[in-house]
Amino acid sequence: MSPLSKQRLKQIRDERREHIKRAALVAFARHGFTGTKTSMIAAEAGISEGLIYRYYKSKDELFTEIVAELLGEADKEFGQIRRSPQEPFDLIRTLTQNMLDENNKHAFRLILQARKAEKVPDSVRRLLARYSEDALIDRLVPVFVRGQQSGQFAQGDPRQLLTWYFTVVNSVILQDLGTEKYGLPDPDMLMRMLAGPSMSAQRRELP
Amino acid sequence: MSPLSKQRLKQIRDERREHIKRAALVAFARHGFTGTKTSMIAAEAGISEGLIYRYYKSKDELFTEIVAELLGEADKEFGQIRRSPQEPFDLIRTLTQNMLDENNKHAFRLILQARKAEKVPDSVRRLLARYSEDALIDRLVPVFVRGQQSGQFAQGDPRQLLTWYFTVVNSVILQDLGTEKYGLPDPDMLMRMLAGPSMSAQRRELP
Amino acid sequence: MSPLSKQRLKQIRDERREHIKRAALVAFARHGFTGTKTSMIAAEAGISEGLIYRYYKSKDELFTEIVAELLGEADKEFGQIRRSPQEPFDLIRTLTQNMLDENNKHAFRLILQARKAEKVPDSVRRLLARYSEDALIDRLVPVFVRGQQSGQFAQGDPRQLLTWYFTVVNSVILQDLGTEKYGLPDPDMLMRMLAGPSMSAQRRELP
Amino acid sequence: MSPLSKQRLKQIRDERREHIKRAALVAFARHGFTGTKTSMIAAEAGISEGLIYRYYKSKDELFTEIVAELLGEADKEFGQIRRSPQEPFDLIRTLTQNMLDENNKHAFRLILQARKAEKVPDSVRRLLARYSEDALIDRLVPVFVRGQQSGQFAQGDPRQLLTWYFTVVNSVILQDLGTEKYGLPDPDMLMRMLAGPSMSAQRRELP
DNA sequence: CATGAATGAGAGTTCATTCAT
DNA sequence: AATGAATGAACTCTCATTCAT
Repeated sequence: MSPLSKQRLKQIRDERREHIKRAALVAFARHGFTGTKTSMIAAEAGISEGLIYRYYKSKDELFTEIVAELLGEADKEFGQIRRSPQEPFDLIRTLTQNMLDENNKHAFRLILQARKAEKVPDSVRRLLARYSEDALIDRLVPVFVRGQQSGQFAQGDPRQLLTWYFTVVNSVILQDLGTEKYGLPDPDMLMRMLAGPSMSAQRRELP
Repeated sequence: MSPLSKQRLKQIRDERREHIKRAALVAFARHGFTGTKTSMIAAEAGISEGLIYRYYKSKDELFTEIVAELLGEADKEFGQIRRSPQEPFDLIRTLTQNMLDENNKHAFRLILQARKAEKVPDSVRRLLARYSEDALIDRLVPVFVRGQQSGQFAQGDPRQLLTWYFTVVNSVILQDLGTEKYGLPDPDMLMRMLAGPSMSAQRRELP
Repeated sequence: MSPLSKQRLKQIRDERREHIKRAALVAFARHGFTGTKTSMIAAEAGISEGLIYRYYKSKDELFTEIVAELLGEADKEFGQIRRSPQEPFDLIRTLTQNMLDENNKHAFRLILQARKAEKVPDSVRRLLARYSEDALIDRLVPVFVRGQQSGQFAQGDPRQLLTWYFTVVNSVILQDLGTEKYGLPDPDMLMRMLAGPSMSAQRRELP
Repeated sequence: MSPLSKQRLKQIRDERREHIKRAALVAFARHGFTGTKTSMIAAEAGISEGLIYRYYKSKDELFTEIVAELLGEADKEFGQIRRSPQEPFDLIRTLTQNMLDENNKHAFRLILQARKAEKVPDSVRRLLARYSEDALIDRLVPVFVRGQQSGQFAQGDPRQLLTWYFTVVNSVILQDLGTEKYGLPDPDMLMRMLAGPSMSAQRRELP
């Protein structure tokens, strides 16, 4: 009866689901959770509004799934970076660059939007609590301390410096107003907030 | 005749108007324009929803008046700072501190929200265009160049550095992600992004 | 204690009540029942909105009282006209003129507005049913028949002709758009709808 | 792909739109613009309130479209009548009859309501200004003068007579006070207001 | 008694979600 | 499975009526 195998059907379904998720990701990153209307997602995906509901029970579920996935990826990727043999300063610089990178911006923006928004599904709130910003910091502290010892980073409470630094980076991503003319701030400029005496050379010149 | 004198009545009216404006300011700063429901403003002010409309014709008008007032104040205050006899570095530091100050945070947040939001009243859009971010930068460039000459600021395109710097500061205010534990980033840390060689001493120690 | 006698107080109260009623009459005649906001009545009377409710329980009651009074007056006045020794044609002409007269227009308009409106208090609906248009017609039929016999009025079913005629006159009053340039239609022109052969002379010339 | 063809879907949409427009026409004609609540239109059309807004952006737009359409039709129809080879008297009689016709009554009522109402959308106000009552009169004056020369119409200022006459006709339509028993006044009766000496024969008998 | 501030029910409108096709 | 029409709850705003002063 069915001209397509069960398996093939499932594959099509999965692809469609993925397609919708991708479209929603773009929309949510751009307009936030409440700012994104289901009509926008449908338009972005090139499908009808109703169809979304064959793949996701609700806008909430769709958003939750996206957030969960992004958090998972970020976690994995961060693990890789941390294990790389780079110098502490370069490691954080790479991380910063990654976050500001055009390709990942959508993802980071979406997560940060979610963190900040008032009206997100409870399920999302729980996820964010689990993968809190603090977890990232925790894992960077040892690296940072090593950097301080070698003079790459400025002195001071490592946890505080890192927290502040990522507050700034996150804010910049979320903001994304980056003026048309100059774009987003340069990672090197941002890193100057953390740089210690042995980085002075670098510090002398800016773009 | 009148149970309350005309004058006293007007005073009560003015107070009430101010009270509503203040409540709205808080709500708008927290949730943005569309995110703020009139019911929230009413709740914040401890009054009925309908009453708002005896003092303001519409949510739009209320928002517009607040934005206009804040822009006016910011403009005036900035004028004062600029005329002060401080060193360039200190001047921008003071400005930064002002912006991050607990008392002004609401105000700046609200303005920045408005700048970024997709759906703000046209009247507000016009106001913001008039007091653009660029205007602030324009007026700071001469100061900044003087600072560069005396080695207080890093070398580089002054307009670009300032634009990036305020992008960062604005973003931080707007996000208000400041962690409970450490609060908003320290102005001194932020200033390190701009600091030049003669500021090295200051740079060695951070909180 | 009271410097004014009970009686004087009552008189003031009555005057005030009358004053409000008069203001309301003007407003209702101009804008209809639903179209008249209590604020308009207050403004017209030069008093506060709240004060209306010291004299009338509700907008409904105020409207009802006005309608009742006007219907009573109209009835009385009509009785007088009918008893006058005029010729049938002149009698109806006088009646028409009275209705279109600048001084009475408000009153007639208000009544007709009420008759036509969808959303009038039930009490008013009952009053209007009692003093129906038919009652006026009933009492004019004998006069009209006399006029037909003497050739002053056109032949035809007297009740039908009169009903139609007053439909027209009422409509004109209610309308009141009367073009700025020419004002309301001339009673003589309207009377031509009823005029019979013996009125031909009159008919030849119009304004 | 699509369960219904694009074309069929468009047809359904158009029918629904027409259906809503028709329901709104009836409601607006009966209660005027402000007097008509969207809930009434929905009830009249047998649909939910929200659905109206999938077909029309606002109550204003819906009303404007109806007015524009009716004015267009009236204009076209009037053009036809005027070009017909009828005698002047018959021409105006036909016009009158058309206006009072049961089928067109809704349309004329709606237009006249709009003309008179205080609070109509600006777009409607502009439309009405363009198709003003005066324009109709202007085009009838030459016909009327011919009728006067042949004795079909009474003597007098043609513009004034026509203006008054249509004030009356319009008022009658607008009021719709037509008693249940006798209905709206007969066009022949109304025409007697204009009739000249050569029409005496006709005038002798009325219904 | 008189004021005008305050309330709350209902209006027009938007949008996530359901449903007939 | 896919569409887009349809619903209804929630939002902004208006206004008759009440209430503190």
